[in-house]
Amino acid sequence: MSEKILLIEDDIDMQTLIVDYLQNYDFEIKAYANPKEALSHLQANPKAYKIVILDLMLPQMDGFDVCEKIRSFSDAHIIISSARGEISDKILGYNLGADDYLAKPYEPRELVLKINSFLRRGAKTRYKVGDFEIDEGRMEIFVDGYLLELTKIEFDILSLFLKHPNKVFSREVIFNAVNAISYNAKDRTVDMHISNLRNKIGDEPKNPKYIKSVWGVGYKFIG
Amino acid sequence: MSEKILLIEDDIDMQTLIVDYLQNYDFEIKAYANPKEALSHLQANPKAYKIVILDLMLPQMDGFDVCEKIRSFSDAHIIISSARGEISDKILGYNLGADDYLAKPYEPRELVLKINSFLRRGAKTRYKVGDFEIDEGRMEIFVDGYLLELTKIEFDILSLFLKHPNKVFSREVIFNAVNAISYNAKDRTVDMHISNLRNKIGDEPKNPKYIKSVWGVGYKFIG
DNA sequence: ACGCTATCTTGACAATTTCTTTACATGTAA
DNA sequence: TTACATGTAAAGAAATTGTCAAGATAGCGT
Repeated sequence: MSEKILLIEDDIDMQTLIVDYLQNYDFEIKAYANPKEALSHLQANPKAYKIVILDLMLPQMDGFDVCEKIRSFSDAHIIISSARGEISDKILGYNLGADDYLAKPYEPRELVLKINSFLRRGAKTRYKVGDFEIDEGRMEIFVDGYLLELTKIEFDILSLFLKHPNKVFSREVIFNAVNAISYNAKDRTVDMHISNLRNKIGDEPKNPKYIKSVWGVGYKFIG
Repeated sequence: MSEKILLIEDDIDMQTLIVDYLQNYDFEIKAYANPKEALSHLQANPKAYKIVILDLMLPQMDGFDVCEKIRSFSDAHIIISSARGEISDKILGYNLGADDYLAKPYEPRELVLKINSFLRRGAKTRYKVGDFEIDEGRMEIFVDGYLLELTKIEFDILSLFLKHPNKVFSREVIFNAVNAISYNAKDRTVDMHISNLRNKIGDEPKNPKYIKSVWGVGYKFIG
């Protein structure tokens, strides 16, 4: 299952570079040098792309207008690429509806990271799951309206659970989802984080309301 | 709905060029070669123009005086155009209340970009966020009415925060929003800027009123 | 171009917070 | 019962942050 991506970039070298690179990562990428063509293609297939990579400095059309135009009929995740100076002054300052940005020159690797990070977390930034409410932008999670004071790893684990209610996660999967280092079967680290998390959300291991131990396997969030 | 623009430019060729070009973009433009006439027209219709394009090199009157005069009775967005490389002119222009600057010779297209970019973000160039008040045109930020003496980077970081209250920013995002060099995880640069910023706005890291550290991630502005 | 100055970056260290491991009690399945 | 899993307190290890001070850079006037 490869993800479709639309690239709008007038510099042909840059275009080729990005297309080649992304294809290695199993993305299906369609590139346009001309923003008008890109726009009409996107308008004809509004649901085809979840991700648009847009170069701001286009000769034929103001990149800001392109961005606004896309936003007017599409929910696609827009990643803007542009020279550094442009970014602080304009993209971040004005509310264009762009979702992410990359300052040129950048490593293609960085682009892959952004794309994966978007695909991983999905589009929504704030939503409810049962008694919980999570705001990813603010990195905050509430239970019954009360803000939890979580560490980064606790936040990541609870996010993982909230995104996949009732799914059983092994300790290894949890550990890897949260930490870059590889998991070692003897570790009790995950157990400790779960224990601390249970304390903070007010859950009893024996009679769990939220986080249930799955004997011999791992944990799951009851949703 | 076309936007009205006032142009003050004594070079008639240039004037014609700009008027013709801007009319293609559906702006309604009134041009004066004589700044005194322009001023009295503007004073008679202070609310008629949201944008003034002012050539600095006027024979009849010093462009800086014109700029100050306009600012004294109008909130119009002033775009100064002037010979290239006159950096001191540029700085002086900003201090006088000019909001933007274009170095001659410039492409008419650049002018359209500036105008559209201004119109897009709204006429509001000065606004409040909590105890703070930011004036983007003048690059000034006030806390409780007191003007902060910020460096450029400090201004950029605080602007970023004020535009996105409560949003957690990683050091990388902050750094890239502000600086041309690519971020390196070992850098403590952002921390230093935050530290200095906290000193200037009177904030304690341990008990923050404004800038809160998000452990393992970055910082956020409490709004 | 030159040096002067303000600003930015980097290295170092202590203070702090979080993460991991250890150790042992308790619980579960066969 | 036995063998192994889980819960968690507490100790130890590791990572992050705050900031001073020194070094590097960039911007300015001359």
